[in-house]
Amino acid sequence: MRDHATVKGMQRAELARRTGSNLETVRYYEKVGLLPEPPRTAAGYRSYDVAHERRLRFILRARELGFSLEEIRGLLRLVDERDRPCAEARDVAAVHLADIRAKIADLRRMERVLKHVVAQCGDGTLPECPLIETLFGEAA
Amino acid sequence: MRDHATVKGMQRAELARRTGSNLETVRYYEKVGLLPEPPRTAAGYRSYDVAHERRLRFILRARELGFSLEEIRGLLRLVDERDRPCAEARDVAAVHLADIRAKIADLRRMERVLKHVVAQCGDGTLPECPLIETLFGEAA
DNA sequence: GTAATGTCTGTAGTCACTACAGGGTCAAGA
DNA sequence: TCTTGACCCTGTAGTGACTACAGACATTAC
Repeated sequence: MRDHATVKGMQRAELARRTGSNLETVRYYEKVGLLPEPPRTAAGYRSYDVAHERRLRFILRARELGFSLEEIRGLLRLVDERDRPCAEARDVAAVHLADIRAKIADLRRMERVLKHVVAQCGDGTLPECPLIETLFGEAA
Repeated sequence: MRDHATVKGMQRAELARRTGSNLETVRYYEKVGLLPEPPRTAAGYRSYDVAHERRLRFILRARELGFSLEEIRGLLRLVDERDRPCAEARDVAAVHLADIRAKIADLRRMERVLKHVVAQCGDGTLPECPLIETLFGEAA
């Protein structure tokens, strides 16, 4: 412990391990400005504290819920700058929820068609493959 | 019509218009080898025929069903090289169907959590925003 | 003749990472 | 003291599937 800046700090690998995230991802979030740059030791090593860890967990949980980094940036700004950000945060989530529902609807359409086509293919011994015919649009 | 290569050929813009695809996308598919390079007029303009259009439609339909370009490349190879590709094509589709079902499951998890959180936020006048607390993991 | 439109090429940007290459630093063991 | 191996640093390039643009050439209409 040769530098007082290292007091209670953890390095990038430990932060990544504790949060279950990839080491490089942490640096990436720093680069794009979602995580603040941590103080450095004399040798230039990053030294994180619990506030960094908390913020990183926020980002990771939001990613698990499918928020884009831009949406997360907006949510973090609400956290940082506002007293009562609940209405704005809820709106961000509501828009995102609508996006997700639209994606689910798209995927369900795909699922329905594929399920039907795979069933038509059966054991795969047909001379004209229903999947391929469907894609060519000749037996849609 | 100064060049016999243009006989019955259409240009890129017309192909894109007829298939509802983006002009640049056609060139991209050519670049990555999904569409064969069409013959050129004397001035170097691409000249497509109905076979190109048919193949492009195949690709576009497969994209609508969520197949990746690599999967599509595999399907097109089956079309080009095999007599009875149905079993192999069906397997590609079955794997893809499983992927789609996994994605739907992921999105439904997100949807469930978001729906719950947005409902908790209510009219957005709470002093502690349930969404933000959830993301910080303090009220999960 | 010229203006407007079309086409050509290659390159760079998008999103959210991930994976290097090529170096510096540090702690423990021989 | 030296070395070994594990860690850390930076910047850059790659992923997938496009999309957009710059700068040049061709064609068409008037």
